[in-house]
Amino acid sequence: MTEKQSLEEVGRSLHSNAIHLLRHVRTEDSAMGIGPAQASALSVVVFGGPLTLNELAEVEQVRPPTMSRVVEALVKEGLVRRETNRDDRRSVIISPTDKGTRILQEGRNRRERRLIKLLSKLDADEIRCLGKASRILSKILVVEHS
Amino acid sequence: MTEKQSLEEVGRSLHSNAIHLLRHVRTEDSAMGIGPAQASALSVVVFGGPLTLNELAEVEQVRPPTMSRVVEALVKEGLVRRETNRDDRRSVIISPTDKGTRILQEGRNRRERRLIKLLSKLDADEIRCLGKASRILSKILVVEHS
DNA sequence: CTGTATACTTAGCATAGCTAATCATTAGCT
DNA sequence: AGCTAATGATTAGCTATGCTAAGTATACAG
Repeated sequence: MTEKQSLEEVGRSLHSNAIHLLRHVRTEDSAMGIGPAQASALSVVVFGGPLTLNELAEVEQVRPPTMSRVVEALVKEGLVRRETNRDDRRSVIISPTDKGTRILQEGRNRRERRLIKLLSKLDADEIRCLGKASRILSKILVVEHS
Repeated sequence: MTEKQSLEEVGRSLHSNAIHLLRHVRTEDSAMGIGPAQASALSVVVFGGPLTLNELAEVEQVRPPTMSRVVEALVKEGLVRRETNRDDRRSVIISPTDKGTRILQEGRNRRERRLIKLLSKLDADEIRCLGKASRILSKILVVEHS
């Protein structure tokens, strides 16, 4: 019972912290000159290699029409390329341009610097604790390929 | 140097985990019948007691016109009340209705159940670690009243 | 070769973010 | 008191991002 209580508390607290953490770093997003959906999609394209629009939509958990428009904007800004797949001419392959890769890295760095500035208020023990917790979270969150 | 490296890793990892965590629980939001901005604002009104529109906008880190419209929608749906402040008739006080409080609790519970389902894959030690990390994060994130 | 399924796009709607401009009220200064 | 500046909220209008429904083009199945 105590354990279940604790589980709920931890869940509630993690939830709240995740919201606040993202709000905090998101202030740096505007410096990238693109919206959050574009930034997130670009990130997947840069780090997740070339992939189709449907795959990208699935990773980003949005519907294909939404992703189609986001990609449209990224193409217009020269951050990704959109080419028809030679093996299946119905589908398109999205890949990052050099500019897209550069822009993303810069934005990512800004976000991380922002976060690091916050984290630097903590002592080494606390950082270690966060690191350990982060690895635990990765185990159950990032996988999700079931 | 090792410490700084670790700081960056932890920052990057936390950032990524926060994104994935919120994506995960956000799937439950639609069940509440209101959008994410409305849900988040309602949460503040319910748990943060009556407060003015400007205060609400600040907590939610959006501009007053944005919050004005969000509140407008919540009022229309009968989830919050909007009354002019007697002490300063320029400002308005937002407070939750019974319906708003109920709706929010239900949605919150759904999100948390979702999160708890994920967390229950972990053992007691790991949960404790997450709890500790969460308290550390709260210290540096939720405060921000400087 | 005809019909169905798949991948994407287009069209149209709702929510949510912003700035600029407006209105009402309060506060401050002589 | 009375004028002016500051403050709290709203309105108007733009952009971005989410959705569903419907359309187009290609692939596949018989």
